[in-house]
Amino acid sequence: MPELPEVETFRRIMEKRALGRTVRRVLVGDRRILAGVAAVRLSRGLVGKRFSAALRHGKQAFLTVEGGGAVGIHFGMSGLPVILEKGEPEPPHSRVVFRFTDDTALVFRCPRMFGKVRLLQSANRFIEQRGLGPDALAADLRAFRKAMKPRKGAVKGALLNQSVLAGIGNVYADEVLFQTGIAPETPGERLDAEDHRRLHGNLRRIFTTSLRLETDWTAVPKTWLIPNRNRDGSCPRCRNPLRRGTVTGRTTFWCASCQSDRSENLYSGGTSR
DNA sequence: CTGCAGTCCTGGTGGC
DNA sequence: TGCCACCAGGACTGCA
Repeated sequence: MPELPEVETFRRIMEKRALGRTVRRVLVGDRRILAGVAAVRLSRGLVGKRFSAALRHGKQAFLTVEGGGAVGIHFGMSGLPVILEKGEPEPPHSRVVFRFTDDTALVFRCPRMFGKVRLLQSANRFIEQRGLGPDALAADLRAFRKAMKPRKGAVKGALLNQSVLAGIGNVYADEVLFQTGIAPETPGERLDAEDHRRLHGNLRRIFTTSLRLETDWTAVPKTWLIPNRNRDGSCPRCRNPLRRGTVTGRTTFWCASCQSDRSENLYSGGTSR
């Protein structure tokens, strides 16, 4: 499930292996993966040109094309980039293949077809048109607080909303709420400045740790929620069974004893962490 | 404006 | 063991 750290890892792979090579041909294995561009136009826009930069904003990745334009890649829930060496066969579910003149290739694999490939005038214009919020990793505390400005709905909904902050998905939303001790359904307006400060700090730490581990979920600390988010999983802090339910339409794991909905703050100070 | 349910799609899994 | 219904996930659409 590519969220911000996974997409940043993908960006680095593409940066290392897709830049500076000339596109020889573009093969579209399934045109449903294309958004707003026909296969022919995508091909005509790229053949003979090189990718000049690999960018990322939230969960969106972009390969800028020399001479103007960019390819936008959204990985959906199962997408990933695969680099093919010369002579290496295409893996299953190769939806778009960017074949270079040196016979290596960049493949967009996307088994579950939730991803999208676009041909854009510019990455920044796309980000603006989509109304994407600030990148969740790049945002400083000031930008984070501004984005999370008091909202009535569940705090998890705000974290998942890409127009509030770009890059947080279901798994990391649960993780940051767990580590901050905030229940996922807590109304945003109930959070105070200290909650925001801790959410922001924890989010940055979680993302940078995940990046350092190259997003290998088997290697994340046992004290995190991620290794325990399964049926009959238990809280790594208090060992109580984790709750599993639906918040803003998404499967959610949380610990009822370690995560507070902040309502008791109204009449008892200092009990929550 | 805001939040939320429904929808897309397919591989993996739970349950029988 | 084999089969199948069901579920997950991100983001868009449409509704209240």
